[in-house]
Amino acid sequence: MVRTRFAPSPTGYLHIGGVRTALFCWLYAKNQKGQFLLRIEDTDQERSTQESIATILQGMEWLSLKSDEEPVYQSQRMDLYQQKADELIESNFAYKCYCTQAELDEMRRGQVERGENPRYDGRCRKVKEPKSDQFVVRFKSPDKGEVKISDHLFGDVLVNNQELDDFVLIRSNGMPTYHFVVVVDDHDMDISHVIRGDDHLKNTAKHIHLFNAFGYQLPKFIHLPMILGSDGSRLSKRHGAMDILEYKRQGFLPEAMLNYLVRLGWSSGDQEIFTIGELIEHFDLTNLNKSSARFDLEKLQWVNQQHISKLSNTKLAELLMQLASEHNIQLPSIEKMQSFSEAYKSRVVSLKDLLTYADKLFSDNFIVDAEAAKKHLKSSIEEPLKDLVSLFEVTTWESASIHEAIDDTCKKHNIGFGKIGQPLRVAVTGITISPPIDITLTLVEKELAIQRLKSAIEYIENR
RNA sequence: GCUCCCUUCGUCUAGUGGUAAGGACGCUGCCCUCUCAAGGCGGAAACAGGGGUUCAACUCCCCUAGGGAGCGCCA
Repeated sequence: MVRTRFAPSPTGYLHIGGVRTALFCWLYAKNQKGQFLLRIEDTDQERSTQESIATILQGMEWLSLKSDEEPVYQSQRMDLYQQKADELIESNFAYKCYCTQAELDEMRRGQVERGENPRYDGRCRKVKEPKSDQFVVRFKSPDKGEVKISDHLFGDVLVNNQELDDFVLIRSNGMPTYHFVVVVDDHDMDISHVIRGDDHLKNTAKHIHLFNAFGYQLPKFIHLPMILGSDGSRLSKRHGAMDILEYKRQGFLPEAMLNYLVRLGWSSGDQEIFTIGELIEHFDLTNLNKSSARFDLEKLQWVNQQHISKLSNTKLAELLMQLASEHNIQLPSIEKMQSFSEAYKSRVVSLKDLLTYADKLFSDNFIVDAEAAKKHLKSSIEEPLKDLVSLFEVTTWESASIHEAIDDTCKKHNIGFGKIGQPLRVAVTGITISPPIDITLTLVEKELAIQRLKSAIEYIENR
């Protein structure tokens, strides 16, 4: 049984890099009919917060990356870690170290001065009698030979044991460290495939030593290349390293986020747009790319647009109503919003854009863009608009008959459809962009449309 | 500083010794058209550099450069 896990540390929010890792873990598990688990790595008391946990959980929920078991919180498993540490001391794979911070600093300074690698020199290995009740537990790392990390993606990577030092397993405050708990928990949780960022590739050497010390079987390791900012540097706040929920606020669809992210490092032929179902069906570990990818907002926007235009009008209207209430915007009935969605969905990149158009069109304090008015509401169009008003008053409010009314007016004044289309559009929508004008008009109530036309005529008369 | 990893159009990628180096985003030309999109059909655009190996290298090896990562009582 394939069991994967996503193990974020709650020291901040969930960002794109984390989501991509979680996604690959989740997809692989689902593809293999296995299980995906969530583990909160909150062993750093200083930096872990409840808010971070909450926001990470919300992000995962928004993306529908569900854990198949209750999330594991490392802070609640202290007994296990303590017991495992004792086991290692017992078997002589770990020892207590009484060095003070000052001593360690001193040691490192000397090493750096001599051009050596900063590493703990293992001086407490020999200490047999307790020196104080302040100590850390260190792993007795092999100081000869090398470790072979067999990574599914990167292949065999050899690490010289001399580069590794006796790293800390249990801090002086009794809390275990990452390298220790990751091994204990991955084994305890029966994780078959460890899928994580390649910033952990070299760390895996330490983990392998620990697995060996415990006599545990090694899981499969799959390290994923990192996602870089758009300028190729480490992902930071400036780039895509925002809270994933920020993308929700900006009107991105969760399935679009996932679709975009999956293509960073994975491909399936020439296919770009996938449904979640297709992703689960096609995802594998053999079509992974080894090089890091840059985050590209424009491609994300395109992917989002693709997913929006594939969404049903019912679903779109629902999402719009929801987003509107979050932004405190009043919208007409959900039925109306369905027609609106149909008309506008190919014109937007995000739900937020859609909402913006809806707000402009339906807002109680409707305003006509000044520049658009100046350019399109000219006296030459006054008469045709007046005729149109009279015609509209007796026209059935459907796109075909509306179109006919406009055509008739054009014929009467011997002008092209385009001559009246834009002024009409500006008068009724306030802007120069909208779906075909006859369809747009049906979205606005007949009376309201006529009212807006009349005030446009008034504007022309007064300019 | 030491060590490890990576390197195909601007970006995401396909490619696994013999290809006119394919697709997608973006850019761009045309078509469609009442605006803006969407859509359709085109275009420009890449094998980081240098050495090898080979009849033949984007594909294999080495070096250089650039980028990323690890070297914590962070994860």
